[in-house]
Amino acid sequence: MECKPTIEDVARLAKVSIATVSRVINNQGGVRKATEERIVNAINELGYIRSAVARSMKRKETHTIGIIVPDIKNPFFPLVVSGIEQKAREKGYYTILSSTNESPMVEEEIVKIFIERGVDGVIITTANEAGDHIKLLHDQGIPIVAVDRAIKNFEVDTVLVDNVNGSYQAVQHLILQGHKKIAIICGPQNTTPGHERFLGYKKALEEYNIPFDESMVIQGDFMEGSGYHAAQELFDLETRPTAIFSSNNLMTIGCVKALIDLDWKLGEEVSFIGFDDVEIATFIKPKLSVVSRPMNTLGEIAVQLLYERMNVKENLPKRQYLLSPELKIRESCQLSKKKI
Amino acid sequence: MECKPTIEDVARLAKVSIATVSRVINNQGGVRKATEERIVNAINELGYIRSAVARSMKRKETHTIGIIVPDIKNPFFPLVVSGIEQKAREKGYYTILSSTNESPMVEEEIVKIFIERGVDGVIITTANEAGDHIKLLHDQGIPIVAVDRAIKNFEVDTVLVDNVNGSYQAVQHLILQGHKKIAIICGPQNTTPGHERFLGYKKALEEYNIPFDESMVIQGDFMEGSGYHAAQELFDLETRPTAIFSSNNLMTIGCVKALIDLDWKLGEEVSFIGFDDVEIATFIKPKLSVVSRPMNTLGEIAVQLLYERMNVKENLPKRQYLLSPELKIRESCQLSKKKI
DNA sequence: ATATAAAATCTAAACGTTTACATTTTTAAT
DNA sequence: ATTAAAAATGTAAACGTTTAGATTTTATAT
Repeated sequence: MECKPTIEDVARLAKVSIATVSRVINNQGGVRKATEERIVNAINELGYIRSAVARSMKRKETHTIGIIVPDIKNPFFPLVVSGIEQKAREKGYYTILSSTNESPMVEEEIVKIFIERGVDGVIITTANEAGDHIKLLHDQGIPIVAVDRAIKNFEVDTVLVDNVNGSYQAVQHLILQGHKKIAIICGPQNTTPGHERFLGYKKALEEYNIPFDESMVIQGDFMEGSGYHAAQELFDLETRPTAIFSSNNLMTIGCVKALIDLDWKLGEEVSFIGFDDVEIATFIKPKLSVVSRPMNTLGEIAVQLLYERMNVKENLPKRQYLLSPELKIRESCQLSKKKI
Repeated sequence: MECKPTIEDVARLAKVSIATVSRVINNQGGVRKATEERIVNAINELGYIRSAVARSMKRKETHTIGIIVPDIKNPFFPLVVSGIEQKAREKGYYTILSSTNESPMVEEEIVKIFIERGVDGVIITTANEAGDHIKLLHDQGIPIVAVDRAIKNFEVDTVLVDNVNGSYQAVQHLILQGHKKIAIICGPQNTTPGHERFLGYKKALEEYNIPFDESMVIQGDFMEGSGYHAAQELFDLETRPTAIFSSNNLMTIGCVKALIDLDWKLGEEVSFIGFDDVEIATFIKPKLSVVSRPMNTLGEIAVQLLYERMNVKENLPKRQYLLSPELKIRESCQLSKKKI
């Protein structure tokens, strides 16, 4: 309706100067009890709410964290974001979120707008790990924390999941069940997660002296469709794999859909482990075994790192967290029929 | 690093006044070609980025939309939010998101902070439909759009899904397949969606002269656990229902889990339709029939309404959208065995 | 060349805070 | 009662924009 009351209105009503009002709304102390009371009353009477904009103007900080994710529709991210949001709010920060659709160009544009808006820090899962397109942030001295995907061309705090270890564990498990022909549905090899999960796969094979077979490696793009096609391809092979490892959640979904459509019996004819838990995992029969990442924790640690970086003046060294994923054994991997 | 360049630095370098610089960064025209060029060069040279904070200060608008949802982990909301976010960005607005965990108190607190931050508008799915706790927004003249849940105690634009119609269609479908003993797992009756979906159920029964049977009504709370228990309860009944209608996605998940655990054969012994599509719907055999809501559209329309409200000075009348859900017939409802 | 209108540019005041510093009031010590 | 020290309060200048309105420059008509 009418103009919102300002600190000045409060001051006038309480018959003090704005400085004193400012002191009480910021709990800085040094105000006589009686005066404070008068001010508080004035505030209530007027329904005064201080302007964060004006405050940011003076303080040069917005208490806002920018979040950039590549695809908010991927169920992985809402969980990370939820962790971030909650932890941030605890610490008095709010978040502004944008999804880039995996486009570095959109990302660059968003970075620009975040800077305009004066975010105090950014948590990002970048669409391009080189990171040159977001150098601007770094140049402005805005703290950055990279989540789930590293940034190559300059130093930032990073919180990653141990992808190599995660897929190693999964494949190891399959090997120990007697599988020899283990297929992998890969993610893009120019992304850290895609590459590292492939590395873990190879490492497990090597360690157990299973010969590496090119035909067991299908390239996917982390999207559902590619998981579906990959399964088809594997099904059409002369010698089919007895187990499949899928490198991410969406491809897992695609793959499982294909298995159903192909009537390729999950757990019986082909064992399966997927990277990342998915909602469907416990619905289908047999229940899917998965490598599960602590997404909430991922977000929380990101906030913690960012918080320190935003509030500590001294030059902190670059920090890198590596969270361990957890192998959740359910029912989708059985002992291989061909026992040795 | 060093202090960011301001409009003043640009002006100095381009040898003009700040007013002229302001004109060019806002494309207001009325600037000589040569001057503009000089200014643009200066901007690039300095890497100047205008401060949105200072701008908001003067303009008294932040181009920020606050979003309040009760539970960001419910897969329904990320989809709505995604629709909002995208449409908002198109229109030059950014969003700040908070999840309340269904707590009106948290909601009230968030509202306060949103006001502090000067959001231009709010899109909300409230935790308490009375809405008294968010009256503050209304008092400040901040436009509000209610999504999915109405607000009772004052007038706001609203975009809802036709719940009555949605559940009516679902139950009608079951009836037409010959079912007589149709159970409903209800949501909380003090929420609009919970109540309306129950209404649709009753309406269908009445219209087809099926006697209303109290034992077929189980109260749930829209959470997974209650869906699970509801199914158990129904299973334990002397005369079990031949069909179940679940009032939301989470309860659907719980219910289906129970059916599996109870070995109560979905589609054969008991037909099923759920309100809201769920990821698992097309995975389990038989595939789940559902009432599907257009969540992306829900978000987009909300932004459209809010946008108009924010930018039109005249008093717009209260507007109310009612989106029709769509019944997606898949495989989980079969003709009732007991034909008449 | 001059007068006038139009276009470009500038000046300065806001916007609502915070904060260093100055001033006044209170308290405590004599 | 006087004075010094401490505490409370006030003054005024930022912060980086936008924007009326004033002023200067340029273009146009005579």
